Amino acid sequence: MLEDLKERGFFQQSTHPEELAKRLKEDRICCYVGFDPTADSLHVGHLIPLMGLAHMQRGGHQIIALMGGGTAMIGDPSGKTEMRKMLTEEQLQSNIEGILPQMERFLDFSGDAILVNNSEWLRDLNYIDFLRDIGRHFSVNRMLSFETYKIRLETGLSFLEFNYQLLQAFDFLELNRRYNCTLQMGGDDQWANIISGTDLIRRVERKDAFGWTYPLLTTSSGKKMGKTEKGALWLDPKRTSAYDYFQYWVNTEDTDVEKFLALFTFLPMDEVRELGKLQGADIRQAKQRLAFETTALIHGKEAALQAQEAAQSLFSGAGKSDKSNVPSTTIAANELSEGIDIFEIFLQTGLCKSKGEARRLQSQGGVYVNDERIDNPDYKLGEADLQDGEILLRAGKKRYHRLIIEN
RNA sequence: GGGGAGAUACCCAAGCGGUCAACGGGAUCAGACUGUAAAUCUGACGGCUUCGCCUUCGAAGGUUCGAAUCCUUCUCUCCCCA
Repeated sequence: MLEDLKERGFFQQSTHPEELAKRLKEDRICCYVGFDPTADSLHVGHLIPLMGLAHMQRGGHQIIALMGGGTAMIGDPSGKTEMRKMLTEEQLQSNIEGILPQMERFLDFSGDAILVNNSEWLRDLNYIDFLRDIGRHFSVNRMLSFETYKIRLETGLSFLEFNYQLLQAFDFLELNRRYNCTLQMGGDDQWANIISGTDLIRRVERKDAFGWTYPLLTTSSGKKMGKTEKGALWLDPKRTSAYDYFQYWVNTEDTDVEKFLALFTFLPMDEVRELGKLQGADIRQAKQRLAFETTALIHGKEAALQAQEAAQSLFSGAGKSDKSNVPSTTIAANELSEGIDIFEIFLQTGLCKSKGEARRLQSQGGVYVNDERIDNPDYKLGEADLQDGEILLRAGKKRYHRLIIEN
């Protein structure tokens, strides 16, 4: 189990490596990952923990997905530059409702898998009791020495956030008591929080507890994973369409393809390695596979197929012309007959954030209508531009948008 | 509570009375080259009815022909002492 996941790239570091490996091999253990509901959708950054948990479940272990409804009220300062804005309980609740169905695409809660919200035990904690029972096990000296707080010790760390670590450690203890959970996993930025949990269990319960972190991913060129020009890449199709999601993965850097296939798909490693062997322009096949598999995981096979077809019809010129999944905007026919300002429409469709930007784009040669470059700033879209009842706009090399005309 | 430092565009960071829409770097975007890749080179990077105009330098006032730059008050942040 541990070996498999190491091979797929899910391993950064762990506590008690030998003992943990032995346990995972010989026993069925219970492990957990926590997710703080800070938005109403998960994003690409959550994929590794989700996949990690999913692999554990498929490997036969019991899993717990912990919703951080309680901890999200505090905000984890680990590795953060500044304090998160405070969320209300209503917001947290609606965030959780948005996230749950997304988790269910990866995890199967029909068996003995557990889904709990830590507000269940954090909400009504008694402060004095908590300090006496839990707080006494924490050394401030030690906490201050953690790397994760380094930035914040320079820019400011409030007492509120400083408590986060105790709460997360307490979560682990609570899950250990309730469900005999013995392993906590998470991103490597959670290392400090995780070991404080294992230490707490070992100290208070005198029982074994383990921690395991996943690597924090950056692309080969050092960019943060899942960041696009528009911000994070979300799993919710309302925030990031299946088409955009698909495109993100197709545009993976060559050197990352094999790594990503291992991490973000369930393809057997043999197949991953085969795909990773492809060279030169053939690597695109591997990218197509990667994009298809990841999109299908989240949006379903059907949507993945549509996204793929849409992309192919745009990028490989001829062939299938099913563009139905390319982002589109509908406008009235009479608007078109009056002529639509080219900058205006780029602004409306979201291809540009302002007319100034559209102007700039054009002066740099990035404005296209039906794949023809438009150099005239006074250009008006008219009926002459219609092709099969629609007009295809393009900004730069690969941002497409369809205009659908409606009577 | 006392003393000190600081708040500049997406981020970092210059500027310290006019030549500032504001140096520089990063991020981002476009063009060339390619394979819807990377690297590289070039250009752009507040808004607009774009050879010009408008709104920005924590907030509000004030001094001045003229302020991001000087003064006053306020808000927030960091550091040192308690």
